[in-house]
Parts: sequence; C-alpha cells; structure tokens
Amino acid sequence: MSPADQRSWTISELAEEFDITTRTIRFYEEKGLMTPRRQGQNRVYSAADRVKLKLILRGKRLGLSLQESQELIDMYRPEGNNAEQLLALIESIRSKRRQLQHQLEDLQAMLEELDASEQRCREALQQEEQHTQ
Amino acid sequence: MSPADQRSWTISELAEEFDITTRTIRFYEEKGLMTPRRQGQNRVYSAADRVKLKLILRGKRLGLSLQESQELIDMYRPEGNNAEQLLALIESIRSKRRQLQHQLEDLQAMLEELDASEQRCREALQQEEQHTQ
DNA sequence: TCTATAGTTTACGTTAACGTAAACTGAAAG
DNA sequence: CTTTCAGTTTACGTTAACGTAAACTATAGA
Repeated sequence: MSPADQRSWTISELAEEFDITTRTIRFYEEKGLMTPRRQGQNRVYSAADRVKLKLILRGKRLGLSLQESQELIDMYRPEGNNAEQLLALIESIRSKRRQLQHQLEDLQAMLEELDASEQRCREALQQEEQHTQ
Repeated sequence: MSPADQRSWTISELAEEFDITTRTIRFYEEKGLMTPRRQGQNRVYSAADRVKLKLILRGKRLGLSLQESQELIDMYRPEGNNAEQLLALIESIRSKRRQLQHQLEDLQAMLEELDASEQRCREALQQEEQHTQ
C-alpha cells in the first residue's frame, strides 16, 4: 500500500475538489452510496471513497441516476459472489454496456449535427458580411 | 417536396412510435418545445415536428434537460440571425461541443471499465467452478 | 473567555419531468 | 340515439436530487 492510499480527506476538501456542496456528499451517504469512516462525529474519506465519488459524478454527467451509478459501482467488485450471482452480474454488465453503446452512438450523431450547424452558421455569417458591404 | 414530407401524424401515433405517453408530448408543447398545427382542436404533427421530438428524446437519453435540448435544436437554424447573433450562436455551439466531447470521454472510460469488470467476473467464475469440482 | 470556523443532525422547501384523474368534446359505429 | 373512442383542457400528485435554514458541537486562535 503506497502512502497515497493512506491519505484521507475531509468533507469540504472533497466538496471543493469536485465543485459540489457538502450537502450533496451527505445526501449521497444518506442514500447509501458512500459510508466514510468517522473520527468522533466527523466524516473521514479514504482514497477509495474519493474514487467512488468520482464515479458517481461521472455517472451524473452521463445522465445516470444515483441508483444506476450505485449499480454500476457494485459491478466493480465480483468477489464474494457465487456462480449464479456472477452469471447474473455478467448479464447486467452486458446490458449496461449495450445501453452505453447506444448512448455513444447518440452522442456521435449529435456531435456531427453540431458540426453541420456550425458550418451553416459560418455560411450565413459570410452572407451577412457581403450584405453589409 | 416529396410526399413523405407531407405526411402527418396524430398524437397517439407519435406516442406509440417513440414509446412515450400522449401526456409527455403535450407536456413538451406546454413547455414550448413543439407547436403542432391544429385541425379543429386536434393536434396534427408534421415530419418536422416528428424530427424535433426525436431530437428531444435523444437529448433525454444523453441526460440533457428539456431546456438544453431546446437550445440545441435552436442551433440548427441560423437563418434570420444577424452577424452578432451568429457569432454568439457559433460560440454556444462550440461550448456545447466541448461538453459533449467531455461526455464522450466519460462514456469511453466507463465502457472500458465495464469490460474490465466483466473480465474480473469471468475469472471469479472460473475460480468458483474449480471449487465445486 | 470570546469568537470564528468546520463540522454535525433534522426538517422543510424547491424544481424538473412527467403521472393520474376528472370533466368535457366530436366523430364514427352499431 | 347512445355508446365508444380518441382527443382535449385543467389541476393536483409524485419522485429524484438536492437547497436552505435552524439549532447544536468541537476545536483553534486572539
């Protein structure tokens, strides 16, 4: 274990780093997405907690609900599951993959259309410039 | 104009095609996202309306709000804008592009991690099978 | 000792995106 | 003529994801 893995964070450090409020972080805990350890009554976040938060926020940017992010995160650790559970897990991973793959195609289409829009904008702009001369 | 462009749709046809409720379509209208023409009191949707709906739903899948989808759609038609507006439009197109680009990177990272998860699942599964023999 | 600075819990408020229901209209079918 | 069906408007309800505020605690510095 490297020293970096032993570092810990306070709630406001994480809030500032990821540009969210402490309220948000506590809300995630309330929803069972995180369980930081405590020093007295104060929350102390480990490197693992920090990564988890990162994953949740990335999920948010992709339009996932907290529930969905939770499910995704649960897929990262297959240990402690029996064969039946593992098969179910693999199927749900594939299902999520298909969904994200579809989303990727949506995204690419949208990016192409945006490029076309910018192109049309440029052309309209040239027209405007000719008019005003 | 090809005949296909002249086709029109009823609200329930669109609802069924896109697997949403009529309530949802009316809600989008209430929010100013669509303005179908009327035959008496009934709504009649054109091919353009249908495309618009498609774009809104794609935006939804990508986690955009209705507002954002509206803004994106407004970028598709630069006509009728003056030079100043066009420049602003181009800048907002680029901004949206950067956001989507970031989202694309998030997506690709998530897909890779899902693949790694599936891999770990398979390995754990092999372990399980050896155990039970 | 006073005060400022994080942190805490508890609870009610808010916004977006619809769901659900009630009450009505108009056209078509039997 | 009445029932059925698709459509309409109006309005209140619901859920997720926090915001906001109140009331409290613990620690560090002047």
